[in-house]
Amino acid sequence: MATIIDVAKRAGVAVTTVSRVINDKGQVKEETRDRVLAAIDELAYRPSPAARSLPRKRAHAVSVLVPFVTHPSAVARVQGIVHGLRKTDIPVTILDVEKPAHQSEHLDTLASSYRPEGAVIISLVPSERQLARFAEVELCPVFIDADIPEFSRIFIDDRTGGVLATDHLIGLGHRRIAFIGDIENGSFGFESSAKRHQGYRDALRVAGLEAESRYQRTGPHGSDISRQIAHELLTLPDPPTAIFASSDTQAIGVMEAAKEARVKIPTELSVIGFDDIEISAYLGLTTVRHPLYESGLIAAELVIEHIRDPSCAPRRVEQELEVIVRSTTGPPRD
Amino acid sequence: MATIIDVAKRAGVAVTTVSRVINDKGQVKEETRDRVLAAIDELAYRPSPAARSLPRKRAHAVSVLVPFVTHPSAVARVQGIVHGLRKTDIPVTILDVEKPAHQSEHLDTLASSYRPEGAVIISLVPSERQLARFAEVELCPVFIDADIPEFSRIFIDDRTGGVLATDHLIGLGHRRIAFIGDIENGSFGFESSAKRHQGYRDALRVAGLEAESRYQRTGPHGSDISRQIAHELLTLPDPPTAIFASSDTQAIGVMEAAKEARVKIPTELSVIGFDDIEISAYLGLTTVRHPLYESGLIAAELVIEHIRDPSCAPRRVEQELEVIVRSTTGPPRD
DNA sequence: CTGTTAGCGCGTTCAG
DNA sequence: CTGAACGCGCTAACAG
Repeated sequence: MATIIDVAKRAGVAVTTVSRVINDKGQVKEETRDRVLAAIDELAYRPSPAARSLPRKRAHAVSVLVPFVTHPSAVARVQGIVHGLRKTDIPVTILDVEKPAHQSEHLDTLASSYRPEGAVIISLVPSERQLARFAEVELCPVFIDADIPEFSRIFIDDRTGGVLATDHLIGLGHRRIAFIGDIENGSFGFESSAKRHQGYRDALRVAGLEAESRYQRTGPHGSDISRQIAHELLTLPDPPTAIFASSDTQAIGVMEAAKEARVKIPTELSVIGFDDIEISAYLGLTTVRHPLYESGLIAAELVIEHIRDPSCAPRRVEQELEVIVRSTTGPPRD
Repeated sequence: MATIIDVAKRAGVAVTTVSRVINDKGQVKEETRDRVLAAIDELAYRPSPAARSLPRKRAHAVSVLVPFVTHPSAVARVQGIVHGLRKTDIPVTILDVEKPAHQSEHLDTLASSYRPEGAVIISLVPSERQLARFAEVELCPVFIDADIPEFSRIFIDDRTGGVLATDHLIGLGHRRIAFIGDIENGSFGFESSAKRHQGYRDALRVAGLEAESRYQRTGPHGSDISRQIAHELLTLPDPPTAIFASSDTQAIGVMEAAKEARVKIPTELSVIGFDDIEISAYLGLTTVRHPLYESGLIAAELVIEHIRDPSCAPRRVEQELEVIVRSTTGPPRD
């Protein structure tokens, strides 16, 4: 592996000059530059990222902090980020968060002397102290699914999404509408499900419908658990005629439970989800769509922008919501 | 940020000693170690990965080289890798390959002085020269979906998989069986589709059936193109009664084409795919399953093993195939 | 068992 | 416009 010294020798210049042409900094005479470029080419020289990171105090990478990489919505967003960053030569580092402890662990890394050039933080809300540290070390993270005023972020109005979903059901004529969501106040600080839940309550109230507590259930995220909850709901004396699940994953669980209980969708039960993950179109699931892949793409753009211009001016991107009506919702039978 | 020097001072020892306890190398008296550990704790010291990488000549990371991160099968494998590595503190770097040029670019990085501690290479076959370079720099990459004798690899017998799929169709009584696969001899050097295709031909021959060329089509990977090809197949004077698609993604395209042409599955047309991606179960797609997520998990294990023991003894893991019969295949009507 | 001394490859003042 | 020298934080011989 050729080093910067080899290049300097070959070009008959000092390492400083080589450094200058590599980083396109300072003035270098056209002729000298060409000589250096030639040497770089001949030696197939590539600067060592590690050696570079040391004085710069930043790694040539963009870190993506993501809870549960297995969640379909996370997958879509990460894909968007990877693709958006593909136009640069910046590698993407995945920091997976499966347990609460992982979160602060990775957050610390982001604010350490080995911080990356850029970062995307998905569905996580750091503490004020952590936010302050980002500012100190001049890292401009981009948030997805969290509205952090201090930094750039891409998000949706979850509460309104909950209203949209519930209104769709109400408009169809449903009156016994259940809600299935994630555990609220969980250890990760996710808030989207709780906000969608709030939207559900608001919509019901506006429509003059009572939000009965036996129709509102929460549990750990996942289709299995949701299936179990749906089963309970369907065996109630007066089961709901419609269920709003705060994610498509959970809505799929509901569909499974209905199938097992031989409850026909949408005639006997309407189901609406949230997210519009890839699989939903195939299943004909009615859902509230927000652009998952695009959110990653935009995040990548913002990260690139912040790397170019370290002023870190926060940008705010609110994405549109849209109810995608497919075949799991319809008017109630009774 | 505290450095190793701060820790040394605070503990009243030399930096070397601190380094020793951090890396658990060499002998350090219990008492001294405790003092160092205490200092590390008090200062919340964390070694700088960059500074560490420089003398070590390796980055503290595992790189995953993956073509088309958007492919469902790639997603499942990457998830397995990330999860398998979660037990360590090693970050995972995604190196996406969308264009042929990206491949050698990333491969070079893997063999540079900034090489990672470990690497997983998915569905790609490096040249002999590149393979030799890995050995030179003592990188022990783990291959998934490529049987490279020099290194550890996890793979399946694609040809046999093709036989399995085709035999399933033949066993059902089909005689006009079509094949849809990826372009062979493409610029990425993927071989799995071609091998599955070979299995198809072999199975037909053994069964005494003629492999007619008009029933064998290839095209760029993706359900849209597959849908188009299936459409052509279905409008043939004597359309096939069954189609074997070399991937589930393509099989889904076939199902869409059938739906558009009002061809009933499985009564009028049987469809079998390959891979058993997540969505297939929901669609009721009959397919040849191989453990995608597990392949990533195993790759992670092997990477960890190779990092611990740099002897790099290649391991060979061949995964089992299984025909998962669901509802898209059945006996032909005529 | 522990400390001293060189680098690792590059960026960055500061002179010239 | 160019170069010399120092330092980034850590590991690795080499002594003691």
